[in-house]
Amino acid sequence: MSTPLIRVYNTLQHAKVPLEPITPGKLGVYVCGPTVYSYVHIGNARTFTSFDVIVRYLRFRGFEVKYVRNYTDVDDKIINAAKASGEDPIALAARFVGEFEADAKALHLIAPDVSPKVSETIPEIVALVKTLVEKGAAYVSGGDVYFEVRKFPGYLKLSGKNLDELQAGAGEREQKGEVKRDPGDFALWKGAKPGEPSWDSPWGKGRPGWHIECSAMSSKYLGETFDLHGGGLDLIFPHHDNEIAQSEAASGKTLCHCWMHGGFLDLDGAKMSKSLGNVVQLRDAMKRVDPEALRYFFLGTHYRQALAFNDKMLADAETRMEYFYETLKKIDERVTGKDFGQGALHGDPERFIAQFDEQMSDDFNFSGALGVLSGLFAELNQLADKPPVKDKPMVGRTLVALRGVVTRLSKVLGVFDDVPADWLLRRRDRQVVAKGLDVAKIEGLIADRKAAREAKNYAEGDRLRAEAKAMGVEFIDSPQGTTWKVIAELATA
RNA sequence: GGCGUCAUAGCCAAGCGGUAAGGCAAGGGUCUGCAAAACCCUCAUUCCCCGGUUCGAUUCCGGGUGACGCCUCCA
Repeated sequence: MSTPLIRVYNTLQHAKVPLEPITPGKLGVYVCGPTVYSYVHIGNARTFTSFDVIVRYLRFRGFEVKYVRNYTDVDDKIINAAKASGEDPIALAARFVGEFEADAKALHLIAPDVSPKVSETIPEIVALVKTLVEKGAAYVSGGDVYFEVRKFPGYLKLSGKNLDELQAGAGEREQKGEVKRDPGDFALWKGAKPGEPSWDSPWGKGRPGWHIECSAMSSKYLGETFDLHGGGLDLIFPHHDNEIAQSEAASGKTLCHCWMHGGFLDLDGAKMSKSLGNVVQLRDAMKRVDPEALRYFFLGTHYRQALAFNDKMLADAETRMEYFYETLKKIDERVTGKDFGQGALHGDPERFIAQFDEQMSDDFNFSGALGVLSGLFAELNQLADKPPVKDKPMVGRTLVALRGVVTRLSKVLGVFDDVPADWLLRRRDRQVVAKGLDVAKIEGLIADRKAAREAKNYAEGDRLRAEAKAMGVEFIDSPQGTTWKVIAELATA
């Protein structure tokens, strides 16, 4: 089978470029992780899911990926949150690392190979700052150390901004003070203030500035130059520009070959932000919608594109997940424990893998890949319910092969990787709770209807069906008896 | 003001020069005592507008219009 060349959109070049690993067969990937001062919101979750699928796909393609995603656990926001709650900043950060990991697991995010923390990287950060000072790229001022942006020739090459125009627009915010030589200079190291976490350094007690931690952690685990660096779109400036400046001024080498940025999740036509008060936490979203459905929703739009978050889309995603799982349940019942012998297949199940590859290799075209999935599941259903050929063993063999394809793709997407019957039941349980349904009553209706139908009293049977429907419950008749499901509707918060 | 992204059917969404994937919704059908699920069929002569390049443009270029983002913490 042909394996298409992977092309990735590189923010640095504003173009899709062929992925050329520094070391053949291997890839170093760094993704800017959460600042752990609160629970993650669904916007974070979208970005992390995007890179989760990207790393899974890269591995699917046979690359040995070293995946690093950090925790920023020393930061102004954490200190402020700790002040507000009266907690120790380090302890608060540690607590939210734990909460993040729980959320990440629930969302089916694979664990990175390394999840470094700022608090555990202080010696490397101090060494890096020291190097920058020694090379004349940074200077000490009071107890602080600043990076001197005017001395770094390629500054702002990622964002394409202009330093002078930037400062012209900054107005009152960044006046030239006593401490900084230039308003654009940024802190590598901040002198300690009372009540803040601090560490010893050649410049006295203090803590790292923003930006520097990622430079230190990426070089520690991936080397001075690595393949892919990811993060949200908002990190381009200043965070990634500053990372490039610090790292490249220190090493004299290119920090990263390819910079990838994920698009935002919008709520009510605007970016989610604290100031607008429209933040939805991931864990709250996962109470309302199945985590896999949430992943599927994220994957419905290309990772660089804005995605509007709303209840209708979420409900659609869950309905779609139900279709996938109903199909898989049916196939599994049809196929498990049976021997269909050896021989030819109907059609070519592997073509779906090729089509999937074609989409994903083109800058990870998630929605294109999902389109391929539709064809796969349609074929599965068609073969199971209306087989176009009479050769039953052949149909069985093809079903088995197709099911195998589904499994392989589900490992990349991180959806419908559960036991179908379990997933379906779990979803129904959640719907029952959300709607406050009385299961005993539903089963009572089913029993009454069974009796009515056995007495050929179909009018009564239909009346009972209608009664259930009024409650939001659908009866499903089959030769094995009557089961039921909750009519799709998103659970309210 | 500077930088950047985007504009495709009722809705969501691919498409990257060769004549519009996929999903939801809707309508019709098969199946069913009635349903549900599944399957089949229908559903954009057209891709915000105006120019240009080309044999050919939704796709490239120029100019509009509109939306969003970054420039302050942010995934």
